[in-house]
Amino acid sequence: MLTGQRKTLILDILRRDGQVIAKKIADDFGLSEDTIRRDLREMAAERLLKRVHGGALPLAPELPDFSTRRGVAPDVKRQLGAFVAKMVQPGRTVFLDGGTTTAEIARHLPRNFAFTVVTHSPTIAGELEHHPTADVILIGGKLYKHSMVATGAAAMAAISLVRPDIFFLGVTAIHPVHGLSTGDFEEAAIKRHIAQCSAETYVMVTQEKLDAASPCHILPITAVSGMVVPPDITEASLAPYRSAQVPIFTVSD
Amino acid sequence: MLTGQRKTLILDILRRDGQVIAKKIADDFGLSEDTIRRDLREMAAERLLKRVHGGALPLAPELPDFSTRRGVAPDVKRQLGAFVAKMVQPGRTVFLDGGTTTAEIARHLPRNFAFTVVTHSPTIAGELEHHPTADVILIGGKLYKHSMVATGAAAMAAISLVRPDIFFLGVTAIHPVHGLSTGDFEEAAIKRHIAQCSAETYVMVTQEKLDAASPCHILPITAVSGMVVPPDITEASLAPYRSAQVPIFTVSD
DNA sequence: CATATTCGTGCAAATCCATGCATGATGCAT
DNA sequence: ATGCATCATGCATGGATTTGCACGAATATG
Repeated sequence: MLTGQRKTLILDILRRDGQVIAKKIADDFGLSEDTIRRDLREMAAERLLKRVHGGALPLAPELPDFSTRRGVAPDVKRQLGAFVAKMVQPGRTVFLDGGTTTAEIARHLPRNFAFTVVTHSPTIAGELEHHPTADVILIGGKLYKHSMVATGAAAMAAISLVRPDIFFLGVTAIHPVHGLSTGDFEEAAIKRHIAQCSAETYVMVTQEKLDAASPCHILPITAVSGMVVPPDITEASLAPYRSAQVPIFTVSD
Repeated sequence: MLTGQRKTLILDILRRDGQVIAKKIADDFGLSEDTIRRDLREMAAERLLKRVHGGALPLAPELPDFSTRRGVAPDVKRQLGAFVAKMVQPGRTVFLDGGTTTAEIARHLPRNFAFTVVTHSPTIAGELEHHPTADVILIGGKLYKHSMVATGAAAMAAISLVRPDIFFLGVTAIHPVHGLSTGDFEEAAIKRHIAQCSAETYVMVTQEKLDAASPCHILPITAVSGMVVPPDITEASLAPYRSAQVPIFTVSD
């Protein structure tokens, strides 16, 4: 196994589990702990993770979690959510992906008419607890705790049974060459499947997605009907998608 | 378990419960109290919390959140949850019903070994977001917002596919003559079905259930393996169940 | 004031880590 | 082809960290 490949896998595990245990990784990879420790030492020097006794942790695990818990959504995200929520029309069925951006959509959904929301995220379902008119369909499955969405065969099967009009898709990163991507293979498969079952798919874009690190698991951008972007985004970042003829909707008030 | 990870979890619990009890944390994590005390000492030095005799408190307790939590989960319910959570053993599969009492179970589940939690409540699933070792299976379906559980044919079908070892059942009322009951017909059907799929079913009882108004939709008490009651409950209230030979477990420390 | 927890310190055992060195594979120049 | 340098890897050793236990002191509770 190549060193670089190993480091990539270690970062994947770190993102997935929120921690890396040297002994366990060494066992999983069939290598000595020394090798893993050397990797961790180098990766700590590259500011990719923080070494601790017994393994390693992400550099700043608390920050995103903390802001999520506090419900502190940046203004841009809130603005985006409010704009996108207006796209929902009476009687329609919308599929809300998991994530903080789509949570903002849930918070801004119209309350003066009825529609149906489908989601595989218990967090999103919780946001809609007090919504007066929305019917909520919860997709079940094995819970992937990192992003709090149901996954696996059960989720795939349940998704197959709905035909949403609109799917509001959240992604981890958007890359000029590789396009849309997310951090987990299973999650990507689910997102692709939801997009296939939905009549239309819109991607929520924020600047941080464009600044994100290298992509991992790809979602074909051909599957999307459009991208929704905040007004402050740079035109240069969007050029690849304009050339790919993806409709782009800019948030306005 | 990594030290950093443990500290993060302690902070999570602190934010969630508004307090940390050293003895309880040590028990949940399967570590000695000394280790937890050392953690608390270090975290106090880092200005992450305030140490007090018996555990720790947040630096700036958030009054509304704290009082809300206290109102929702009185000490009796918390005690009941902690007691019942200890019934979970390594590798087992438990089904957690929706409701505030079962939420207390979720909050007190052991954190030092692996097991599986099945639930049809997104709220319960949310409680387990930061649990380090529990696999969570989410049952999907049409969301019944009043009690925040998935219902309907989809939920019934999904439940049929699991065989939990223990089902922790929450009810709305317990009546001397009519037995267990809940406020919604559909909900009752779901509960009955979960009980049928589970090897054992335990009912969580609090005084308010016994004081509740007339029952509505009946769950046969023959389906339960036992009732778990707090110590302050009156013996007279339990008489009908004693005569029905339902095993009764009284909460103790 | 009496009793039961809880706390802090010291100590021993277990675990984990850093360093140095040996081995084998690979690449490159001769 | 041969020799040398470089690199990745595993092993051994001594040191550092963590953890649990014991015991006396401190604190809460009635």
